[in-house]
Amino acid sequence: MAKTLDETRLLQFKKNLSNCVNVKSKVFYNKELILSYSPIKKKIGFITEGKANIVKTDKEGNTTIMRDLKENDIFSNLFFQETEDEIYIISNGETKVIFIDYYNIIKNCNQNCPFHNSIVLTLFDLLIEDNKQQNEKIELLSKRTVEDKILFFLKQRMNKNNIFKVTTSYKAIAEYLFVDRANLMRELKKMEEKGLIEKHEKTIKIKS
Amino acid sequence: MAKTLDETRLLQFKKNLSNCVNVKSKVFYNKELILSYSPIKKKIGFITEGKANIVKTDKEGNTTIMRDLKENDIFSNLFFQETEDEIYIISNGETKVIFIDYYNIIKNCNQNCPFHNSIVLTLFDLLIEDNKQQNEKIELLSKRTVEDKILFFLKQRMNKNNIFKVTTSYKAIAEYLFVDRANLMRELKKMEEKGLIEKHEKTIKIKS
DNA sequence: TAATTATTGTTGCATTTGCAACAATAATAA
DNA sequence: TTATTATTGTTGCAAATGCAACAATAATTA
Repeated sequence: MAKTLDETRLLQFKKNLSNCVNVKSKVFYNKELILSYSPIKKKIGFITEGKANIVKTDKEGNTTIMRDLKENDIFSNLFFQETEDEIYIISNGETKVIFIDYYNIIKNCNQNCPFHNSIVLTLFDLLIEDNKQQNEKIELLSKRTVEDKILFFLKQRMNKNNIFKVTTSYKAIAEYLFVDRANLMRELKKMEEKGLIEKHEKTIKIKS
Repeated sequence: MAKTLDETRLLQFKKNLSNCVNVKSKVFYNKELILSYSPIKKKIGFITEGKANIVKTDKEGNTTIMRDLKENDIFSNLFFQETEDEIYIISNGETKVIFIDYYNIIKNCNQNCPFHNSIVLTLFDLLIEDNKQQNEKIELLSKRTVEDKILFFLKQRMNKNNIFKVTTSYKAIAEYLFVDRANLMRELKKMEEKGLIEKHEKTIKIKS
């Protein structure tokens, strides 16, 4: 089956956006605030270049990375309910984002505009893609042990040669898995002793 | 701000569905299989009555409830990537579901059909709502301790009088929180001793 | 280059958690 | 009604996990 969201379609999407609704494109440098929860201005963001994180800070000040976002991912403050915790989207390196106004999508366009229909359908598929990623994260977090979490994480990201390279840091991976960094290192060592993986600094070979 | 998805709109949505795309409505009794992962037939389901669960079974046979679904929620096999685990949607009591064919939504309709546009926009908002619920679940699972998970869960579901009634079972709640049931009971007792809650069988009063 | 800051790798220890098991009660089916 | 099955409440115990702390590198900045 053909991939739903191929390059051609995404390129068309970006073109259509500027033809139809009011969009703003913006570049963010490392660790800049891209979007925060706001009950008034409902925006959808689309990452055209770079990476970002959905970050949550609770009232004790503990910060956790809720999601990793990359090129062609969407995000929105529409996706978050009001909560005690503060939720932000933060750039991770240089990141280029297109902002789309939610009301423009839903209302403020002639419904017969062919750009508009195409945009809504692409947004629909982008949302499905995001939904899929969230389910994967929930599946990951449903794993009972840290070892199971690590294995699930590695298998999802390894290449054809069963190799995963840590391009970020072990600290970031521990945050993503919601586990203690020291424990992550310990479990990786145990897994190596068990023969499940081979680890050489930032390169891991999965052997199961 | 007005609620995006009100009753009127959802009623209209159901009417439009039958006017535009091919839909099938079906009733399921308790614990029946509503949908399973299928790489061929991509369907979107919409619950008009009752409840359902997204359930995952891993290769060791451990079963976990990934999500709770209720009236007006949508689900789809589009939301799941192929994985070692098996993922199903199972009815929880008598449940009425409308099935919508994905390709009908995306392609097989005259794009100027006013029903179609309205349907896609409602599906879009339903997807956003689902996305929001998933983020809430991720936020819940990001909590470090079982106590934090319980408190977050209770505060989200308590009524104006800070009371939460267990309508399902403690077993089901433990599954939803991905924690051991015995430990859930133990933590609830500790929380009562600390004065955080008051528990009388299936009624919990949150005091913080 | 030197100084500063961040990451990695490691360990001991206390705490949390899951598992197993069981009795008591409640709910359901025969 | 009685038998059967499911849920609740509880505990001991072993295992998993997080926390704190530290040295050794690596990366970044002045």
